[in-house]
Amino acid sequence: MAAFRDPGIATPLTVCPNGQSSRDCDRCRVRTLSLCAALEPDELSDLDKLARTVNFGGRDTLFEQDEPSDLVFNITAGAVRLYKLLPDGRRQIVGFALPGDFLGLSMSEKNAFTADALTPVTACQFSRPHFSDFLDEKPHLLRRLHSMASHELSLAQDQMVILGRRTAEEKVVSFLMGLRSRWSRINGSMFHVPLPMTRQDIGDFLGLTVETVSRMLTRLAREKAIVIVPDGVRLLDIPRLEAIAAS
Amino acid sequence: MAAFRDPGIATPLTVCPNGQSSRDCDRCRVRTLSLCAALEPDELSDLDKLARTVNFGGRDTLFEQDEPSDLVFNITAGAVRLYKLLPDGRRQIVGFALPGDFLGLSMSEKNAFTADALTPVTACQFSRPHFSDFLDEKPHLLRRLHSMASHELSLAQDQMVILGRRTAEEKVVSFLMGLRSRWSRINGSMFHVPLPMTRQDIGDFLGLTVETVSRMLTRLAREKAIVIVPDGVRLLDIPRLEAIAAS
DNA sequence: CGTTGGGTTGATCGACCTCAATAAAAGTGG
DNA sequence: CCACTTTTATTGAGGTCGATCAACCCAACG
Repeated sequence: MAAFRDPGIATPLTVCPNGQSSRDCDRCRVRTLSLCAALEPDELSDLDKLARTVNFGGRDTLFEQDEPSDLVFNITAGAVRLYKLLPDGRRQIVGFALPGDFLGLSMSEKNAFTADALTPVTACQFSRPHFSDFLDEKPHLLRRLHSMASHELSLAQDQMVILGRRTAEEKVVSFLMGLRSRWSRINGSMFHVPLPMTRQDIGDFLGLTVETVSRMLTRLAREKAIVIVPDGVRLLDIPRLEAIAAS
Repeated sequence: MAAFRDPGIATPLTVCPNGQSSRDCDRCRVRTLSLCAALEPDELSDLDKLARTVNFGGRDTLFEQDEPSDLVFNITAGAVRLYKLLPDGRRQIVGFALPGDFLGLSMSEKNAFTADALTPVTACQFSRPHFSDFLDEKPHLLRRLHSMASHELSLAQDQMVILGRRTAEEKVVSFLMGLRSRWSRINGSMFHVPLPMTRQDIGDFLGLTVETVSRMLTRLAREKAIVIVPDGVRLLDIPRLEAIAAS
């Protein structure tokens, strides 16, 4: 996982502002993928004035379940895991946020889940009230936000199918294929799938144990459908993987 | 389930308009729960002009997965099941729509799931383009829609926890408690939980088989936590049920 | 009536979990 | 740089929860 952990960028446990110095929307590699794509240049610069570039080190918490949600984030680099905990410690990961993803769609008072960094993360941070005011002035930004929320809802429903009706092998393959299509929007690569999360995280996302995830991955590797590489997997037999994922 | 199936109101398989005659927003029992609550009286009457009251008989299809989504619905009576099918026939129910619920939050070209009536259903139906145009003129309606979508997303994430990390008993109890709180907003009753869906439907919602659902319900009944009544259950030992659902 | 769809119950099976050991990798401090 | 600990991943053996398979009940209905 060396590629994802850079101690040089590690930060304190809470928000660590880097100042406005390092942000430049024009050069932002995920601008066209993110919420900002809905904005005209002048609007973008208005929104930019509200933003603050923040960095998080691996394992840092962006925000915590049940706490007041007074910040929203647009992730520009790194990966974030989003999860809910049951009182007895069982954990369900409800999603992974990648560059271009927006955290704070929910419009509710309290955070529905905890978000913490899997790798060093860079994000544009907004105060929710300021962001909300800005939203009031830009109906098309609200439409874009709503369409992103709809998309999230659709992904959540797909995940419900995976959790409720798929076998362990299908779960793992669907996960890899889903992540592949998300990464390919970001870095274009079609075969290498970075896995910044642990096997435990994958298990907690798919409703499986670590051991089962590991067994399925090694089986897929033994059958030459994938190769396990440092920090991820390489997909070899895409047709076969698609067949498993589609069932 | 006799109470839910009234052959007298059964309709053809597709949309069966009853005309505007039977709609009266002022007397609508779910207006304050639904999307319409965001509107001023004059706006409501504008929206009303776009609406068409439609009735469906039990088992009728409102719309089908992967087909163009050119209609949206506001359910005013009855219950609807929303599900996705895998190619091999496995089914995942992603939700049940009750009076006050809005179908068509998704803003995508194709329906993400099939919706069919569990009981005779009445709904306000809108053409999506007309509804979308109306939305453009009323930003606060869009905000309301977005907040409903956020709520749906939150429910979907809760369901992910249930599907991924809960035992069969916890699943069934969480389901009953969740349905109870939704029904209580509609009809205020606190102990009787109508179950317009079959055991199979409950299983397909919770990622269980019919047999397991049946066994869990009879076990809860044997332990005097619930009573199974025609068309639903009556909750007896609420503290115990809450303890199971919370874990 | 016989039929059909839904529900319950029992016996058996198996996919995945649990527990345990080991290995490999990454951080820590000298 | 090397010892040391901690975290993560893999692999095996055995156990269990829920699935599967099968029988049966019951109400609705033509």
